[in-house]
Amino acid sequence: MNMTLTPVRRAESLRESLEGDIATGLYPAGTRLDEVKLASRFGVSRTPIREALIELAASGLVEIRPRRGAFVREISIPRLVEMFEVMAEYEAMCGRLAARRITPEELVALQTAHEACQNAETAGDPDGYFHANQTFHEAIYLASHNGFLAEQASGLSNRLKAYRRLQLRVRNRVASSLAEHQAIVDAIASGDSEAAATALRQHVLIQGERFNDFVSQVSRHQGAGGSSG
Amino acid sequence: MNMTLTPVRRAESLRESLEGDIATGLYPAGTRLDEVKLASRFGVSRTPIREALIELAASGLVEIRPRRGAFVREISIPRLVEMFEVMAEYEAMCGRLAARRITPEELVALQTAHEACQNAETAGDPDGYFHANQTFHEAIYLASHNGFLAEQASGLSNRLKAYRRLQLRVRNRVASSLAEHQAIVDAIASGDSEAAATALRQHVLIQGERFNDFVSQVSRHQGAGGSSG
DNA sequence: ATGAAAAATCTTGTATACAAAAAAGATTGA
DNA sequence: TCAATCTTTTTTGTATACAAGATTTTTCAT
Repeated sequence: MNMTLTPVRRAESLRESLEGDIATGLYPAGTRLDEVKLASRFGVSRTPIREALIELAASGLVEIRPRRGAFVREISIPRLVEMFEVMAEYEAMCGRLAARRITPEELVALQTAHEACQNAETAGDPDGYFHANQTFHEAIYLASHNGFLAEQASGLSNRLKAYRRLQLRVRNRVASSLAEHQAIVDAIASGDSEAAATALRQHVLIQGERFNDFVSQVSRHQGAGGSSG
Repeated sequence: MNMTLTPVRRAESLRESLEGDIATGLYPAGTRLDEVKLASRFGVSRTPIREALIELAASGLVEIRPRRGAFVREISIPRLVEMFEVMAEYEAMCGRLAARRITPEELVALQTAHEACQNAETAGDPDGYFHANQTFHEAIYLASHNGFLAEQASGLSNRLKAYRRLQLRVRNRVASSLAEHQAIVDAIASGDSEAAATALRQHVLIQGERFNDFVSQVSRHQGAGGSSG
């Protein structure tokens, strides 16, 4: 039942499919994405595939090496740390602005999302939690009332999705994550922009040993080699 | 004398050309970019043109409306304010990290860039100042030792380039800009990360009446209509 | 058996061809 | 004269064709 209102280039939906396939690990980092194979897999010609790959390259998910093809980008651990460092700052900035600018309706949406997270946790539903968590953070992006910032934050969050999933596997992460959410909601609701910024920054950074746990998870997932810069 | 070391897809150099043509105003905001015309202008087929347009769309410079073509994106004033708000935060973050992580060599590079700015100002060379200023900020991005952040900052700075040029036309802007640079260098050199962050944030934000001057410049430049969201 | 050089194959990058959607223009009825 | 509909033209989106650069395989000399 496809009721698309705006027409979409085929290449664009292909991009989404490929994005998903990369995120789920169907095409792990380093994989060469053969245009002809992808074309036959999706039942289209090479043209829309190429266009999708170019979009993916622009968003940083794949790397196009001229005359040699598109490869799923290897993200080294240091690079990942850098990306999380920036993500933390996006979140902090969204929180700082949201504390000052959030509307009553947006605050309700944020609280609802927070409750959904709590429900998923009591229900012991990790996938549900993951999804609700995403909604929670999106609510903050929107409440920043800076559309450009919201786009950047969503974009990077999306690129880090696969790794955030791993992050939640760290022991007790979900429980402490919920406590942090509560502090964030409180800070935003009371209009304390600096508290909101700090809480969100820390929430993303996962400082101390937690972070090491996380890194070791990623290492195991990627295989030993720290590899490319 | 083209001594390109890495091969480049034709589409990629086309993207750079078009980027320049948009920045210089050859194709002003709202212009429809006709694939066939561009193809004949550059003496290539539509294929590489399309690929270049897709890249430009990904970077946000143009908008592709399915089945109706590519248009140079209109950036509304509110949107521009949002982008500067994010730019300010990128700079602040780079400064905060640079104050902690800068190497002696990088500090020398930063001071050299600062002097180049001063020389351009005494020489009364606005273009020279513009360029030296860019070098100065790039030096800070690099000194952050966060390659991902540096890429984001460079990218956005590049997208805002045309508007920053306008910004400098505001009366006395260059002089006060230089004073701010000095404060930034001092903060970074002394390792005061919060001072560096604050100085850089303010440097970009151009608060108070300065900002209104700037906005009115932009309005005049774009024509009256505040237009699209 | 090993390594270098040459040939064959594969793959990308670009050009061209064609179908379908939009836009522009012509035609008809009021 | 104006509006609505039909027709023509333009333009995008996708498929296919082809050339040149990679890659792999084969061949040959040591």
